[in-house]
Amino acid sequence: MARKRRGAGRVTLAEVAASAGVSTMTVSRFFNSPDKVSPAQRERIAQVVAETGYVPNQAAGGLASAHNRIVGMVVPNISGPIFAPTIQAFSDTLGEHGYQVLLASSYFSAEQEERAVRAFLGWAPAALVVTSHFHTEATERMLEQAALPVLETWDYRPERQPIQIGFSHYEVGVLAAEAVHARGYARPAFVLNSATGDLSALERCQGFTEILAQKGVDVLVHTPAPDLAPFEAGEQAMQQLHAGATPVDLIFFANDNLAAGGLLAAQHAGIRVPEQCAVLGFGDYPFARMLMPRLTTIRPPASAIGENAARWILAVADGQVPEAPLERLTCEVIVRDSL
Amino acid sequence: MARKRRGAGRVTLAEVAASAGVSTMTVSRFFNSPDKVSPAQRERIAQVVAETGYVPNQAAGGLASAHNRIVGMVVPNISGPIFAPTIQAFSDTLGEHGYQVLLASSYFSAEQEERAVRAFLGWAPAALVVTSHFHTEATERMLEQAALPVLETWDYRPERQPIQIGFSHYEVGVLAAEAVHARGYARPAFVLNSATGDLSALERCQGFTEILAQKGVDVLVHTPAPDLAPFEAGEQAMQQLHAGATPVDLIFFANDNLAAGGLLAAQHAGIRVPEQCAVLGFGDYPFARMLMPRLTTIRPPASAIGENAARWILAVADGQVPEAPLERLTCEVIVRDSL
DNA sequence: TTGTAGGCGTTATCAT
DNA sequence: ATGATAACGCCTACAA
Repeated sequence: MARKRRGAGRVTLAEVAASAGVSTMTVSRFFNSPDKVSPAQRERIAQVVAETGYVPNQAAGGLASAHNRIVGMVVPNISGPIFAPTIQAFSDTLGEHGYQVLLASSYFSAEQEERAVRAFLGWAPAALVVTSHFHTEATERMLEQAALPVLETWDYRPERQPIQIGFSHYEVGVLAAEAVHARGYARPAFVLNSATGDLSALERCQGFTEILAQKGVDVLVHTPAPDLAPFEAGEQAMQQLHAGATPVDLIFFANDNLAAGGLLAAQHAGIRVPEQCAVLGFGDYPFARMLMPRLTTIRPPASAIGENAARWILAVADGQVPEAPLERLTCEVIVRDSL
Repeated sequence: MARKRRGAGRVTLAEVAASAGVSTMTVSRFFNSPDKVSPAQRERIAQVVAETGYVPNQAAGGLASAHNRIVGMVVPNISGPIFAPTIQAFSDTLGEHGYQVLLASSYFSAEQEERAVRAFLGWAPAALVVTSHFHTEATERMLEQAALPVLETWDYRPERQPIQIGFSHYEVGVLAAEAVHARGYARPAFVLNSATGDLSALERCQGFTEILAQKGVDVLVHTPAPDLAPFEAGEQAMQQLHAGATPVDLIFFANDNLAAGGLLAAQHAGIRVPEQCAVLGFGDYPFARMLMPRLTTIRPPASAIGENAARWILAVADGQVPEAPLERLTCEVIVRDSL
C-alpha cells in the first residue's frame, strides 16, 4: 500500500505559528477573526502563509469546532437537464460563502438515496438536501436522529415537517388540466415517465386526471415500458396513442424528453402538431424552444430551488431562523407552438 | 450547566465501544477490517451500531489516518450538457467505492478555478480533477506543492506532466477538416464559443483552419459578441455569415448549442441545410438528434472521461500504479443530416 | 484477537 | 491582544 504516513508533507498551523513566532491560536485567529489580531502580527503571519502556501485543514477545523462548512445534496441525477440548474445554483451560492457541496445521485431510488445519506452523514455536514418526499424508513430515521437541517426540494406538501423548497406537483397537473380544458380538448392523454421511481410524475398525472374528470373529461394514462430511454418512450407513446380507432387529441408528457420523442414520432407519422394532436411537456429543458414545432411546456423554478436552498442553509448557519421554513415556488406554462 | 458545546449530540466510537463492552479499537476494526474481529464481538457491536444509528465520522478518521475518501472536481459548469455526463460517471464510480465528490464550477475562468482548488485543498482530498490545461500560475504552484494526484481531463497534450484523461482538441479540428474537405466544401467557416475563456474551442478552430489551409481552403473565423447566450450567438452567426455577397457553404460551430441556433436561423432565413449551408457541431448533446435536420456533430467521450478518471484515482488509492498515466481517448463524427 | 498510549491539525476555553 | 491547555473523534503503532 502506497498509503501516506501521517501528516506527510502538508504545512500545518503549528509550523506557520513557529515560523511567525506566535502561538497557534494567533494564527487560527488570523483566519477566523482577523480583527482580533494586531496589524503587526497579521502582516507577519500573512507573509509566512504566502511563503509556505499554507491552507487550513478543514477537517481538523470542523472536528474541533463542530461546525463543518460542507453540505450534502442528493438528486435523482446530475446529467439530465432537470436538476442541473438546481445543482449549479446551489453549488455556486454556497461556494461564494466558503461552503463545499457533496453530491450524489439516487436515480429515483429510495435505497440509493439512503446509501448516499448515510455516506454524507459521516462527514457531519451542516445540512442535507434531498429531492422530493419519498424516502425509506431508515432514511427518515437517520435524518431525524442526525439532528441537522434537512431540506426537501422539488416538492411541496404543507403537511410535512422538514423544510421544503419547491412546488406541488399535483398543482402542476391542475395547471395543465385547466390549460387543456380551456382549449377544449376532448381526448387527452398523460404519458408517464419511463424512469421507474419518478413518483412526482405520478402526482402530476393525478392532478391532471382528477381535475379533468371533474370537468367530465377522461384522461388516457399511458405507461411506457419500464426503463426505456425517455426519447424512445415518447416516440412509442405517440405511435401507440394514435394506433387505435379513436386517437387522442392532446398528450401531456411527464417531461420534455418524452415530449421531444413524441414530437418527432408525430412528424414521421404525419400527425400534425398541434392541429391533430397537441403536445405539452414538463421541464422547459433548454432544447424545448429548438424543436419543430417549438414545444409548449411547464417551467419549474429549477435555479430558484437551488439558490433558495443555499440561502436558507447560510441563514441558519449564521444563527438566523429564516421566517419561511416552507418555501412554495411556482411553475409557469410556457406557451409556444405545440399547444 | 454541563451543556456540551462541541460534539453536540452525535454518537461516537467511544460510546459504541462502551455500550458493547469493548475498546474503541475493536469498534474501529469492526468498520475497517471486520475479519480481524471475532464473530462474537462483531455481532455485539453490530447490534449497538444498529440501535444507536452510529455513523463513523469521516473527518476524524481522515485526520487520524491521513487518508481521506474524498476527491475534488472542478468543471467549467454543471448545468450545461457537456460536462454533466463526466460528473455523473465520476461521481457514480467513486460513490460505489465509498468516496465522496466535492464539486465546483469555474465558468472557464482560471481565477475561479484557482479559488475552487484552494478551497478543495483545505479538505486534503485524495485527488483533484480539473478540466483542461489552462491554469493560473498560483494554481500550478498549489497543485505542485500539495503533492496529491492531479488529473487534467477533457484534454490531452503529451508534453504535459500531470495525469491527463481526454483528447486533443486540435485533433478534433483535424478530424472535422478532413470530413469537410472530403465532401468538397469550398467556403467553410468556424464559429467560436460565445463563452469567453473556452480556450479549447480555440484549439479546435486552430486544427480546423490549419489543416484546411494546407489543402488550399480558407476558413472564415467568426467570433460572436462576448457572453451572448450560445443559442442566440449561433443564430446571429448564421445570419451574418450569409449576409454578404459570397456566403459560406459550411459552418463548424464550437458546440451544439451554437449549432442549434444556427440551424433554426437557417430555417427562418430560408437557407437549406445542408444543400446551401452544411452545419457541423461539437458535443453530440442529447438534443442533436431531435433537431430538424438532425445535427451532424462530433461526440466527445464525456462519460468515459469521468469513469476513467475515477478508476485511476481508485487504483492509486489502492496502492497500484496505473500503467497508463496519460490516457488518450478519441472523438467520433456522428453523421446525421446536417452535413 | 484485543487493548493502551499517543497523536492527527485545529479550535474552545480560560488565563494573562 | 495573546497564549497554554484540553478537547474534537478516530486511527497508527505497539504491546499483551
